[in-house]
Amino acid sequence: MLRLSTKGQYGVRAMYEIARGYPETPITIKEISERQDVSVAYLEQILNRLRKAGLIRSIKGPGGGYILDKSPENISIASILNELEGPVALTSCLDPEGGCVRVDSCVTHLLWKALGEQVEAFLRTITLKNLITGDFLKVSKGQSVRAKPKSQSIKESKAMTLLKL
Amino acid sequence: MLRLSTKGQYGVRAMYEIARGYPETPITIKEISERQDVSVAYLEQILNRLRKAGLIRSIKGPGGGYILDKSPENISIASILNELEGPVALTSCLDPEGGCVRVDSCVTHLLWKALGEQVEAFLRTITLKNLITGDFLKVSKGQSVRAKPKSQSIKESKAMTLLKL
DNA sequence: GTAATACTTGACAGAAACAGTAGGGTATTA
DNA sequence: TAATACCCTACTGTTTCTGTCAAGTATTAC
Ligand code: FES
Ligand code: FES
Repeated sequence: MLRLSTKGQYGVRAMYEIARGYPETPITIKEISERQDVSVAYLEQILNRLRKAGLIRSIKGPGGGYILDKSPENISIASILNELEGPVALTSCLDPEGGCVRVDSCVTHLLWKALGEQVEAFLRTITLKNLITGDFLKVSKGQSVRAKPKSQSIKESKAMTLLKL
Repeated sequence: MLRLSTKGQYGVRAMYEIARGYPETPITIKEISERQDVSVAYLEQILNRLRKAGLIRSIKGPGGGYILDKSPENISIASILNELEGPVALTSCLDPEGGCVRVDSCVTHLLWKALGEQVEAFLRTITLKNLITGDFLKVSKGQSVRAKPKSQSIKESKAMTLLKL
């Protein structure tokens, strides 16, 4: 249950490759395709949406490719998935579009809502920077990653709590 | 993204109705159908699987219906969804069946795994009892629900942590 | 200016999962 | 024996997913 689409998965993996070239080196679709085993045509579709969302910038012609439009620590996994799969909505009743007449009397509505918000909050705390350094995993062992958390927009505390299994 | 199937949703809502009759009063599919706005035929399919899983028991003939096979506080939302949608597996690589050759070199594998485990852990802490009393929501406001947690199989502490948004 | 590189865009199609219906069968009670 | 209520399998239309394809535009190198 709760399967992530391949678009979302590939999107994150592609963004990881692009992030590795930040801030100078553009990376081509072809390179991403080879490193991550995803077809060029499919990646085109995915990266296009991420570009329109303002997460990456493209450079045409020889020597071109894609580069991040922000620094890796300011791009969360949530922002990538949001663009490719829409916001977390465990039920159609919770969908921005959907809506439901039973909401008020529904016993499960708040449950799905709470869970969805937790998931989204978690994904907002993990950034491409974390993916590159891999430090988000060590947090679960009780180690402090940074002495001074710099970015305020993305909090690490939540990830630390959640990963403390 | 991360949509729950209607089978899962209806299943939980049906179990809620059955739980309300615990431990004495059997409830018929027809009653559940009316209260929760789900067709009888579809509910038959859903409840059948839950019965085979040992979550509920059925009584045939007039005056019959369904009753819980355990007490409401010992039936978690996770156990219901597991039966109707299978275990949480954000990617096919994480599926008990699936498998993946890239696992070791994959940058995202552990991320999806960690998130999936968090979701499942959360769902294991919410029970039908919580759904009936609605107390699982108040926890987020820092109130203690029970002085002495009785059941050990299902811990409330995790839900308390997670809901503290 | 021409060729090669690389991104851009929209349409399309096969496959799989989902959501639900249909119809007949079995057990129990009154 | 009639009515109630669960049991079981199959099937089907719809939607979503997972890509592919083909043609186009912009940039660079020579
Ligand atoms: S059925 Fe729509 S909110 Fe529960
Ligand atoms: S691609 Fe299978 S584990 Fe990441």
